[in-house]
Amino acid sequence: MKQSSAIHAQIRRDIEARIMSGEWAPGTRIPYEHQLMASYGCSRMTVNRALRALIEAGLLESRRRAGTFVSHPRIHRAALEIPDIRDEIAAQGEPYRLDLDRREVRAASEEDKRLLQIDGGAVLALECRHHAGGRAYALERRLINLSAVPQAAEIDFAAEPPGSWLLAHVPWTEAEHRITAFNAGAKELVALGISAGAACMALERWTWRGTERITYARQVYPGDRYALVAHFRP
Amino acid sequence: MKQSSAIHAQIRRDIEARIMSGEWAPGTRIPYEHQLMASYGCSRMTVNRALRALIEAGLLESRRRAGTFVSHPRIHRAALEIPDIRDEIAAQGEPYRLDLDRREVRAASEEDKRLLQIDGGAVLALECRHHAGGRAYALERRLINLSAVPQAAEIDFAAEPPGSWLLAHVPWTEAEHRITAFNAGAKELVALGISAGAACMALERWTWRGTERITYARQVYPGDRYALVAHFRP
DNA sequence: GACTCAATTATGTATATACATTAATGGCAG
DNA sequence: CTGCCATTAATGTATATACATAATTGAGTC
Repeated sequence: MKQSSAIHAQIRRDIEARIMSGEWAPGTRIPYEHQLMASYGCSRMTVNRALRALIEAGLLESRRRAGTFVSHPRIHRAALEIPDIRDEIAAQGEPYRLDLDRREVRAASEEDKRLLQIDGGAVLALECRHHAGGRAYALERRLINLSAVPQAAEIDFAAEPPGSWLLAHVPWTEAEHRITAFNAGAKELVALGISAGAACMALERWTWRGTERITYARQVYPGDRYALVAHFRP
Repeated sequence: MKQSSAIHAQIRRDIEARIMSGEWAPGTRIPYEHQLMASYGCSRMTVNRALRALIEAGLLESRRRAGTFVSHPRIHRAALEIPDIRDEIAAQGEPYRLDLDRREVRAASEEDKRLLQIDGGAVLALECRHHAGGRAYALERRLINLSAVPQAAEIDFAAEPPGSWLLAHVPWTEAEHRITAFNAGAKELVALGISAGAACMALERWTWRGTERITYARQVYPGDRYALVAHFRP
């Protein structure tokens, strides 16, 4: 593991280590910039750069005239990995199969308008199931905004999962995910082969380019076969 | 909404806006620092500061001699914010109440050893319920490794939620979260006042300091009242 | 004691400058 | 054409300096 030998990076690591070890607890005032400057034998700009990075990362807070303090952490931020379903199944060594149950180009319905935040225009609505080794893995319902991605109308989504195609071909700038739990209804019962009322996890995703919504997806997983895992981000 | 009028912040906002609008697509080379410097009439240090912030945020990448480029976004990582439950309820304007149902200091059981990855020693086991406005919000079961956090034995967890106390007093270096859906059993039925078999979301969290596990928590939320939200690129 | 206001002090921003580092480029030799 | 190498142009880091800004402090006043 190679780490930068820049002075500002060293100062940053040192302060981070002192906070992580508990030596500088939340609320502690850390040394003033001019003190760090003296102890590292560098300029205040260099110290300031290290501190600013830690402030942006949320580890420190500063108040003019008073000094710089270790933050009281209020939120736990974690990196959630949301893999491409096909890749995820392949990574488990299972054969992947896709069933396209429905494909429809239509004028946006009221619900489509709400989910894609559009006033009208055409949407591509898809329903498909992802299988791992012959067993239903996930149920997916997807809307694609055809005014944002007209070329999607030409794609054969029975051959390539819509999520994989979009990821590879459509640039996007922002996404929001929503994770909920709910009891399986008739649809999930049939599509996933689970018992009525079984707990399922729903992962909804909205994807933007700029202010325009590109696609909405809702993926449903059987609760007893799926877990989302997130790691703390330092 | 107050925003900084500093030059570096303005440059940053302008570049961010161009990326978000799609004007500068992933892979595009943005103007060289000396060009931005000329067009904003400021020094290169100021431009550099703005760019560095965007690089750290993952929006830009730079290569010496070649220039600075808009990043290709990586889909599979979203930032999941897991707030302190007490703060979250307070933020919704609801009064918060905590019920401590069980508190026990004991020698680690086999399950405790597995969850905390310890060979023995004492653990503090807690069970509590978080209420928002008189309504059950979440059920929490928690184990604290007393060899890592001995002072936890002295704390009155009927007054302060264990998660809040730990967050404020114990520094950690790593955490892992696991999100699952399951059908409510007798315990959830009684504790959360939901019907039998209702879908619930379970959020499990393991927290480390260095290689030592500090605590394990399992929080259960009624599926119909709770959603976890994750953003890509704030 | 309570209030006012100016001095003090630490952080916040910006600049001009310098040199280091890296890699694209183009010329030269084979 | 190919491979090597010096040039060059971009970013990366660091410095000394300057002034702005905000909040604490403390002196002076009522």
